[in-house]
Amino acid sequence: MAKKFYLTCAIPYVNAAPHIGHALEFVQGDVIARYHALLGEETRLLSGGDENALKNVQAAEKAGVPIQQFVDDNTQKFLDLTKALGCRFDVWQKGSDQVHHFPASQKLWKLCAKAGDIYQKSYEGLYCVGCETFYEPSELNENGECFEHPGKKLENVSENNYFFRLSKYQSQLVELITKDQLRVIPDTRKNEVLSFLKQPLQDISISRSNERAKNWGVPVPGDDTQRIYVWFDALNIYQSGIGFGWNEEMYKKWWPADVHVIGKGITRFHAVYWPAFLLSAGLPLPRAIFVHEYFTVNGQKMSKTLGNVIDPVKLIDTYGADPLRYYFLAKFSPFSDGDFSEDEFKKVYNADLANGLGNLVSRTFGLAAQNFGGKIPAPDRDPDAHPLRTDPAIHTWKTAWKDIDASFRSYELNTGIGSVWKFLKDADKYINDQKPWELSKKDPKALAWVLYGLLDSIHQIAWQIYPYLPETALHIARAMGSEKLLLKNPVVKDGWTNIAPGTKLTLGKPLFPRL
RNA sequence: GCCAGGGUAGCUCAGCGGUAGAGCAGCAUCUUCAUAAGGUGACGGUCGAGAGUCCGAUCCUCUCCCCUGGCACCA
Repeated sequence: MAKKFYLTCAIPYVNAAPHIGHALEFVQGDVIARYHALLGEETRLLSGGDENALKNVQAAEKAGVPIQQFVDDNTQKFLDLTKALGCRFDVWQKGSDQVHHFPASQKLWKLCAKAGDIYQKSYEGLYCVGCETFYEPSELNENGECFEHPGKKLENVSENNYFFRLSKYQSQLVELITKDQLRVIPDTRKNEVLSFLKQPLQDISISRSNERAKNWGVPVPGDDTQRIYVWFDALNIYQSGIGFGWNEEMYKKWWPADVHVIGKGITRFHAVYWPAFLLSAGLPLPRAIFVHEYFTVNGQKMSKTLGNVIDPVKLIDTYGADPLRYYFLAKFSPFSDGDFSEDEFKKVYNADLANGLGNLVSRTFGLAAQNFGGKIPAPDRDPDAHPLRTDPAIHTWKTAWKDIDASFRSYELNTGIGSVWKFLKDADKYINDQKPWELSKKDPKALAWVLYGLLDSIHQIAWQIYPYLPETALHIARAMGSEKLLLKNPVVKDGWTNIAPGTKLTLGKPLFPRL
């Protein structure tokens, strides 16, 4: 049986439309999933809607829409975005799904309760009636008022809630993370979590009164006056989406997650709270947590008040999904904040996609059209001896495969695809060096050899970029009559299939028209 | 304030003890198979500031300045 690979993207808050940061994370999750599929593994990629938070209720009220309809509409926008981006999510689990998610959420609760880790305690805090939220003194202005409602005094409110015994799992968590049994990637985030775990851990509140929750969310088992609080509930979507609490066989097949893809802002919930819940419930822990950084926009943080929120759907409509995917994946390190600018994006599009890949394919196909009737020529030697595979002075596509593989192990996603573009540059240079336009008159055999190697390389490039730029990869493969090959879960490291001489080449429209 | 990471060519970044590197942009030049695309070359940097260690520091140590993140029940 094929190895399985299960990964998740964070489930977005659905109180507003998706922005470009969501697009980045979806693409990162998708490319990892696609690469593992390419390795022949059975993969599953999940995300969904974080719908049970109080903020959704408030946002729905403000919009004057019934809450369920509000979250349904907003969640759909995120799902639409994933499709526009060419991301293949196998599961899209909604938090408000009473058939699958509610039982899962309650099951996790019951398991933790059975372990003796849930108890009742009175929670006391400063409550802003305007925001309907509790605040810490540090979150307030100098008058002790919240920033949304200055002049409004906060009330000291106490409420009976259920608490989770987080403190009990402190030392276990330190050990698991230190020994990389729960990998936190990259190291800076791992160290951050470990330093957080050096302080004494407080137990956390995991329920809210119906009143405060506005009767929205998953009811606490055995207590119909309380709802399960969002974090205890939301993280569990990673399990409820694959059968936890409603299809044990499916759940056993996929759980634990091989990696959770998340943004840096929610590291603690994933690296501390979530594994603690699972330890308490006696369930296996995720193997890794991949923490990516954020986009700034033209040097500034993205925010609604600044009005610089970028709509990814608009960009896709204008430029297509693959160019955006390329920009995200090749031009940013997942481990440092990157600045998104449309001008820079256009530069990259022209330099790397139009002048780079697009032009290489175009000139190679042009040579085949003019000299070999638009067909793949037959080489007079063993393809494995071709300089584009073996020349030590060339950054070959074989080298690129190694770099791609390494990049998915380290999660430095940009280095693998960067290596493909290094090869691409050398292929361009190879054409200039060989001067095929001269060979066509004096040495047709040599020309066939040169061109075969180039077409062979383009075929490999299509294979290599398939996880990153699926649409483009298929376009190239179709043009070379090898799209079935591409979809066939090839074994990438030790073997590959040579292209067949005589195959008709039909490129059609250019891959990336210049902007 | 404390802890961690970073400040290197116009832009994005690599290098981390031995006369500063890449890609992109700009400039020059060669070439024509190609999407006015491709190749080559030159230009371009007191490697955040100051002090110290060393024969020698972008790289080690100290101080300072600036940026980013974390410092919990906030999603």
